Amino acid sequence: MSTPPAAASYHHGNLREALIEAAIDVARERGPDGLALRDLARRVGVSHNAAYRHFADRDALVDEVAGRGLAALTAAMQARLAVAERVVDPVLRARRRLAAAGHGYVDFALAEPGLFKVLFTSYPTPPDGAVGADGASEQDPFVMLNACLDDLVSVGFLAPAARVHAEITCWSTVHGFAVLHVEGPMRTASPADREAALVVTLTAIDRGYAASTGAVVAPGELFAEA
Amino acid sequence: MSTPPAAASYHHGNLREALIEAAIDVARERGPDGLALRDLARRVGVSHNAAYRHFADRDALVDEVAGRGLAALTAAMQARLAVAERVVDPVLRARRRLAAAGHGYVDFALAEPGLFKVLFTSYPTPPDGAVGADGASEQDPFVMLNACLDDLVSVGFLAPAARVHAEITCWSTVHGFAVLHVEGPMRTASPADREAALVVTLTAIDRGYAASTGAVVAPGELFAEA
DNA sequence: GGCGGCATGTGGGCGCCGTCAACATCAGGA
DNA sequence: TCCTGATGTTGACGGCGCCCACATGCCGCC
Repeated sequence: MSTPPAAASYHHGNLREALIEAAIDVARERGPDGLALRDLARRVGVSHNAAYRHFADRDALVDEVAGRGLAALTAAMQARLAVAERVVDPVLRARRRLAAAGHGYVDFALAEPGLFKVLFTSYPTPPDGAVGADGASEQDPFVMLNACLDDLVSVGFLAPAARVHAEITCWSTVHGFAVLHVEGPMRTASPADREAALVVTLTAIDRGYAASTGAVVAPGELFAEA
Repeated sequence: MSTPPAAASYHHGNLREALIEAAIDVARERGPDGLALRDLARRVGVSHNAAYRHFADRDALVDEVAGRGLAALTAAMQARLAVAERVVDPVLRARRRLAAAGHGYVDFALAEPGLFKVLFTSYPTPPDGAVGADGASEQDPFVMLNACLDDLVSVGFLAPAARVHAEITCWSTVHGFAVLHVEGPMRTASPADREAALVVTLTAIDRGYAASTGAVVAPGELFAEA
């Protein structure tokens, strides 16, 4: 349905992409450890070793899947962010955006545990320059997080002194939550418990930042309906 | 030096323990993916398959290593906790204890990344009853965390309402920090940066909890020297 | 229009791995 | 004394990643 030109001749015609798509399917249901070049070749109907014409080794294929996963993660975060964007009050909007970013992150991890795991077996291009300058694309979750935090500072909710390393604290919290619930000891928690715990966690971050400037927060406003 | 009775006869005499010790060595330097039954058997000087007399399969061996790793993690946390115990002021002591637990957790993850990874490929006995009752041993990190948080409530630093799901928030933050720095995108950070970010992170948790009761905190007191 | 080069796919092989089955060895109790 | 059960060995099967030599066929170039 989506393999445009190729038939079943000697040359596949679109092997690289076909392998990646098969790899994504497998990764979604089996996680990174289920990815095997030979198995993928079999699925695509090509002989083992054919994949080596398009990927240096297994890791290269996994990296490619991780890249697609990163794009999906970014999309999930942006979907949540878009909703928060509709809030009129600038301060509440900035707070909601940070919470939305975290919420989208965890949503993705729970909805696509396989891809999420692949993503962190080889996370692309470790962020080094802190706030990703022109080099890093705006599509990077880490860049999005930094933008949310900077926003929080500019609306006066987060003290500049508390901004230091805040991206690490936030990312750690949300990532830890995701990992513990996806593959860790909390993986058996009920969805309701998970959601409740996530709300508490995101609220705790918000409240901690409010304390940095003495901003007043009303209970529940961070997660009031749209 | 530590193989007590056995010589080099047909029966090893202490194979199970020897395999576990070898597995721990390998896990420390290669992580969970480096653990192979055949390789361990070779190291111990025994034939492949001999391990199957003592472990149902590879996972059973990994579980055993995870158990030892858990004990080591607990020890690292208790070492840090012991220092905090010396503080006289009950409120500050309780706050220091929570920070110490987190600090010990991250210390262990960074000092023993291999064991830490093994630990979370098969974390023993997912905590279900929240605050581990009589069944769970006091040696469990999760139980220790809950004890610290309960303590924080009883000294009036943490509001009872904010106690709900606090163990998940704390664990998430500290675990996420560890994972991101051990095998994640922050793995290239310098030790100094890591330590600074960890202090910021643990301080943020402390400050957030202070806000729950309106407790006053002096800057720096959480990490003042002993 | 024919031809040669180069990207692409094939088949075989090597050494790992986990696991199963059959056999060998040995210690200790009936 | 002998036999039984725990422990260790040998051999095999299929799957894996990766390296090799070889086959195929599309492309442009003369």
